[in-house]
Amino acid sequence: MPELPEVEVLAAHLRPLLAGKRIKHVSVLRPKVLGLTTISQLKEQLEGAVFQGLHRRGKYLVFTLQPKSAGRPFRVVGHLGMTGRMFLLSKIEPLPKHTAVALELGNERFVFQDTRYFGRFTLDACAIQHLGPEPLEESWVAEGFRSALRGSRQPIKTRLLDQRLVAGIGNIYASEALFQARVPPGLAAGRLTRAQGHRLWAAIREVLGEAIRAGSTIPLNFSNMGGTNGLFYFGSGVGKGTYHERLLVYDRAGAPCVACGTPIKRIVQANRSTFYCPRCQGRQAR
DNA sequence: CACCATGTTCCTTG
DNA sequence: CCAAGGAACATGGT
Repeated sequence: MPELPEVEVLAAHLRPLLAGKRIKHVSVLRPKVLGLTTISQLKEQLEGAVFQGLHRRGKYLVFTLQPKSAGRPFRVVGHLGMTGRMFLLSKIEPLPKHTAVALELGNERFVFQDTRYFGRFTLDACAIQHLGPEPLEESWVAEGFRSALRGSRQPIKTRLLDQRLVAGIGNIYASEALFQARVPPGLAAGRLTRAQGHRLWAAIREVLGEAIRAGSTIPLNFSNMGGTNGLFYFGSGVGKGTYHERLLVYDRAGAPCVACGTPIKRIVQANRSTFYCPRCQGRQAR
């Protein structure tokens, strides 16, 4: 499941598995995920290239590769969309349903699978150019966050999903951070008090950081699950219990608030579900 | 059949 | 021009 923490854990998992491996062959089963890149461009660049590094930027994965015939390293940008997964499979296993791209690496193959095909695997790095600051970097300070909110009449929950404000927050952690900060999701972004703004800033770091720690402690085993690994795929798979139990408000409409027992409410903002505690995150809540 | 789903982008409206 | 809202994308689960 792909918000910042899940992408971070995936990057850490894949990095050592890919480092130093040479791509023998590229199969594109769904050209749509290449975005502006053509199949021949991808094959030309990747076939013969060697994986060097991998890092995360917002919800994007950035692969660094060494070209086949010398030259400067180049990058491939990946995004999991809503349902994307990336893992290594033994070459004898069949490609899973909805495989978008597969890279032959010798005995194994790297698979990008994406049921809904909203994800990306592309040479076009344009998307990451417009991202806002990384919430877990030291340079992301409360003052900067609060000033970026100034003047906005958009609900704060909706504002948090704008990747230019802060990179990496998605629909789940937006609700979680607002709950932790005790900020009403419908409050206009520019109208948060100084204290609310500061609490939200701190809650974002806390919630994302905690999710990374939780994800990092769970053993990842992608190779023997037939491509149905669901560790971070919300609502299914091995990690479901663990994952869902960590969420205090998301997808818990009607359940008692862990802090006060009031039933959690679900509302719709900008066409997406928001979950919150009407008491803890109410107007007069402190 | 209806509605819901972790994300991004495009189009329309005000 | 800008901000905000809604729909589209594609597939599957309930």
